[in-house]
Amino acid sequence: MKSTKSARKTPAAAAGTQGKKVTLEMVAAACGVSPSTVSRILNGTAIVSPEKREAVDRAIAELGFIPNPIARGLAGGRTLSVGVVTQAIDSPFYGVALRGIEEELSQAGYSPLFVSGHWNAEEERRCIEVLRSRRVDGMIILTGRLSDDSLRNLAKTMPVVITGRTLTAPGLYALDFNNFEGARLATHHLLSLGHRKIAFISGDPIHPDAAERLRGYRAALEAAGVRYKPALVMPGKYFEESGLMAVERLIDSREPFTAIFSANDQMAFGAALALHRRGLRVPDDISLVGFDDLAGAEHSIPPLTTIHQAAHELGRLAAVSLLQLLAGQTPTGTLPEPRLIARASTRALA
Amino acid sequence: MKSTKSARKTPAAAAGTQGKKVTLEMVAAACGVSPSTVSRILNGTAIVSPEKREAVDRAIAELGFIPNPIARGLAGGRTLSVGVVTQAIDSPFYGVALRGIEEELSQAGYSPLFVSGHWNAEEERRCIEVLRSRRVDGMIILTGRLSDDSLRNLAKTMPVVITGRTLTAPGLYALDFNNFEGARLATHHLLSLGHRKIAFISGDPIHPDAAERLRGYRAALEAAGVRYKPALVMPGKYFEESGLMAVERLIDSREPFTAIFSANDQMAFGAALALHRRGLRVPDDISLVGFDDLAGAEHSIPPLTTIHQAAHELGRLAAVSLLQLLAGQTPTGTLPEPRLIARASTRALA
DNA sequence: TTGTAGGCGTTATCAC
DNA sequence: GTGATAACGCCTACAA
Repeated sequence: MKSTKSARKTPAAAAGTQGKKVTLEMVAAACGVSPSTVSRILNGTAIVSPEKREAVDRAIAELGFIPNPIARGLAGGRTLSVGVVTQAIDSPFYGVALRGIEEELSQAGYSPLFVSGHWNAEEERRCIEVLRSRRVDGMIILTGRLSDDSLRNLAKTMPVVITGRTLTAPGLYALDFNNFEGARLATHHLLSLGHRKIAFISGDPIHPDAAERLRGYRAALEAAGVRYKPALVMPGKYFEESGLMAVERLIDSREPFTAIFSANDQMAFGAALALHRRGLRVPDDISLVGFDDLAGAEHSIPPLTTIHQAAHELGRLAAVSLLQLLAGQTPTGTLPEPRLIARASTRALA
Repeated sequence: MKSTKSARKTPAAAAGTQGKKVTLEMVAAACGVSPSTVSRILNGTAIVSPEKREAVDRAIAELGFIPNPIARGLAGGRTLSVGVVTQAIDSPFYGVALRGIEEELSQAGYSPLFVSGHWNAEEERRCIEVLRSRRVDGMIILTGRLSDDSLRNLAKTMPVVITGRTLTAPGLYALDFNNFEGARLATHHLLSLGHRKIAFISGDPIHPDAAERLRGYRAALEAAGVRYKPALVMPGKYFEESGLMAVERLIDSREPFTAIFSANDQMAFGAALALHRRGLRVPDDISLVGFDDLAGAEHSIPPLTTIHQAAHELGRLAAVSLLQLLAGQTPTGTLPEPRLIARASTRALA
């Protein structure tokens, strides 16, 4: 497979595919111009004469030249890469967001650098150090545990997009989902179905969104004139197992309920299983509402009524916003409002 | 936040956190040695006198020096980053593998660069170009569509670990899961439960593992003296919806069956829903077995009997193997054998 | 408009 | 052992 004689037809493709090292300097030499000219053409940094431009373009194609981002990074300070701090790369919710980020970024010639903070501020800080040392041009942080101040400081260094909180600072753009409204919608849906004894499986209160969802639940209750009962609120941890255990505790407590609103889908799945084990049918005996609209919600049994959160859109928007920031523009995009997806896990109280 | 006077207690932490640019050269100057010496200490490239070493170590700590991987990459030819070609970053199965990769890599000081090929050879090739241009030190390719030859060629350029196929080549290590045996186990489980009319929802045959699973299904049938019936095999595409549709077609075909073996869990979830809609209970009326043991299998209703595939382990092993390749060693790790996880979706034929 | 020169932060190759 | 001195591949003043 050495590029012997047959390197005729498409030397470009051949070279590119084979990974021959073609440098900008070689391109310059090949068409008798200076390296700077080639660089300028590559970056559109200045106006060059059409003839040279064309000659260079051809040389680039023929030689199969690919600029070296490493060198570019060292010299120009830009690496065309952006850091993405997620919490767990295999999260069913954030995974979809990552995908959105990837799509948007790669389309713009940027590469994402994914790192996971595992819901741990210390680890997140380490992640950020890694990203910084890799000289990313900007960062997207998906709902981290970092303090607002840390973020503001980070934003002084480079453009930052943060999700899951409201925050204003120079060089920083925050994208927040209306968790309160989502939870209100979910609870209202159950109320409108005639349910009054609505249990709530909450998320870990250290998550800001978990707190908001609890607020939304309470607000809906209040608006409907239903008294808030702490005994109906079960703490969970956003994982299936905790939803399952929450329901077990709930049933064991003998506190009557006809519906459950789970602060996320994963816990709702666990809750459904717990109900199933106890011989309670969804929705016949108990109505169940989740939150997030994970990919699996549509095919769970029964299909889960839930609050749709546009994770994919979140990712895209975060990426686009960062790109705008990087281009010196001011992002203005906002997340779509929460929407109730009524499926088969809820029904009117008999 | 400029480092004014108060830069006392922990200048290191301060500098590190604030992102002040401390260069190797500054460290060298700080303790009166040459940059080369500092470099050598950093990389263990040569023996340096204990005194200097200590002085340098202290200076590094005090200044909060963090080596710049970009510059390192340019100079040394290594970037301490490895490319990971996955198919979809939000895949419930591969996501877990990515996590394993990330863990193992970051522990060794390497950063993964994730790119998605979306089951498309062309796109995969582009991904590889991107990774190559980013000068990754090696690549991990999760079950791609690339030809064996492409991979062999790639491996001539840099160390490569590939999963999902058997292949031997210099600089290349292949990690394959025993799909045949897994499918055989699943089918055998149903047979041992007394089932004879076992439907099979297959994956897309262009996936090599899908073909293997079909083979395993047939082998088990044959071993039990049960005739293979093409009418019981429904083509699927590895997604929930295709499992659902497969079951609908199956039922409509009026071909009798008492059990279903789905070539992956996602399709099994869809299948379960289809059965549910048709009023067929799992496992009372129909037994159902999946493949993969996704995170959701344990909490589906009913909990899904399936073949456990150690995705996390797959990721770790791939990473470790690449690290070994990078270190000039020869990897020897192999994936654990498939295991049947018997849960509640199967039961003996009445 | 285009070329020259210096530098980005390290590592590698030499001498000393 | 240790220190100069080149690269590494590109960008960006600055000069022409």
